[in-house]
Amino acid sequence: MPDGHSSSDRAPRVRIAPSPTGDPHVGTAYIALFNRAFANAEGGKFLLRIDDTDRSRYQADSEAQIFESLRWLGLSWDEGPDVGGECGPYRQSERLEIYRQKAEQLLESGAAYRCFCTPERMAELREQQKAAKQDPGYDGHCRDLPQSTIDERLSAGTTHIVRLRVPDTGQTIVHDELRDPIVFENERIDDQVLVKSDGFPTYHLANCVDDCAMGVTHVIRAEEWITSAPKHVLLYQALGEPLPKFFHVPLLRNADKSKISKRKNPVSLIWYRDQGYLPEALLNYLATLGWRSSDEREFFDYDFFQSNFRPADISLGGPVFDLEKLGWLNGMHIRALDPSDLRARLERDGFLSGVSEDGLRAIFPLVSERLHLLSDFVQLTSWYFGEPDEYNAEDLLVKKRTPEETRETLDQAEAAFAGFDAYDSESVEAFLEQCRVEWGLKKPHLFMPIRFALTGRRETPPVNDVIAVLGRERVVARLHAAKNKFC
RNA sequence: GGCCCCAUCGUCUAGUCAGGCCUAGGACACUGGGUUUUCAUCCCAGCAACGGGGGUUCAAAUCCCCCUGGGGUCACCA
Repeated sequence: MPDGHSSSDRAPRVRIAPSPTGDPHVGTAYIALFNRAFANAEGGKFLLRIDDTDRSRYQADSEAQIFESLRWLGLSWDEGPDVGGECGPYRQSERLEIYRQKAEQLLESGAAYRCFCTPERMAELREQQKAAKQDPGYDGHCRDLPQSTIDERLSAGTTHIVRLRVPDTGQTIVHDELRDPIVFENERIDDQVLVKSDGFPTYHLANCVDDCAMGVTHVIRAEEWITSAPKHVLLYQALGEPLPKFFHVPLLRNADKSKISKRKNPVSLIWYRDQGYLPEALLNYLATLGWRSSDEREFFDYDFFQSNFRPADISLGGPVFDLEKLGWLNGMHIRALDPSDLRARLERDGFLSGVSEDGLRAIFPLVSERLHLLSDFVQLTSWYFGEPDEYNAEDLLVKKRTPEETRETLDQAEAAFAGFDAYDSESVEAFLEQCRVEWGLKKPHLFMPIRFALTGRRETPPVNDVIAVLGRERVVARLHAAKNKFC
């Protein structure tokens, strides 16, 4: 319960706090996965809080996309803007009054102070510090303004911000569950802005206040937050709140090891869905980036992950995101689906427009093991739902066979299948073999021309299956058309 | 650059906490082979790593130190 005394021996409460500033990010899913699995395994709660305190980067449709993407992945939340919960509201822009009160409290206790420095002065300061090769940071200009000056400026309505008063001596230690204690010298910690001049809180204030108010017990977040963690520790202390347990998870990386980015890697969850990645495959892959079960298996479902995952087991090397391996896992998961399930996925993700039920049932077995992405389905089955690919007479030629011989074979095949009526895989296979022996042909010399005639391509399911699924009418017509390529 | 984090095959990792069982295991990718009418699936085999240097120890991938390398962060963005 969010009573201000949450401790880790009670049911954990964890959260993710994405910003609605663009496409839903794969890194958000990565962190969400760890948080949700941990909370659910421990009988705790997983909360979703929208961190929309930056008005300039706010994108109206982003929030809905975050919801949709996370739901697509199955990473649902127990409390959040759209599902409610006892600690709402869960959108930070709707909690301004709370932050205002907390800021006031910090001001009164002296843990924070009002700063009237203009952006111009700050820019100038930065220039000077840069020129003097000093560390950039606030110089404390407004740290100890006399009360009379403050009152004067306030009554004049001078715009200002609120900063955290960081002690200039001593150290702040961040206890991260995955690492040794991290020691920061207070003199190197900047007086962090807590309230911006537009009255909105910064991430630092809003997050600490909310995590306290929402009873968050474990903060599992990206490693990029380590440097600001001491500021958060100081804030918790100033607020008089107990510290959560911190787990800073390594960042996903591009192939060059830099932090994963849009320019070097697909990062939008929408992209993964549109490409035909299965949610369980993406989740499975993300889970293997930094975690391994004791039996080292790499192919598993969410339930397995949830019941075996321990946050403390997360490894610390920054994992390179490898689409190649994700693709392998995706194929594995596709092959693990039963036909009706696979059909449902294809349908849901829009890869099945105008395809009949019967047609699907027939073609499924032939392509399921050839799919790496759901989107492959369209190309893999175009010869079945449509016409063969365009091809030339030369394409029908198997090495060392002349056009005359090939035409003869196609002609024989056309006649044979016109008079054949058992269009099932086994019967066709037997019939083909019978013809082959009768006509004295090597397998490739018979199968390849037929394959090409029926599909217009070299790589297809077994020819007998293609024939069976196409049926007499289409088989005969396509063999006929192929034969005529030589006229 | 300051501060902070990290460091096993090309990539994801097991092994590190409790040093010997590690001539370092698995997976992806790659290469070769098998099955086979093509492709795919599947099976078998191969390639390939403890970043470097000092310690401690009978013994170090494992513990300590230095170096190097990589990453993050230094906003009135999150």
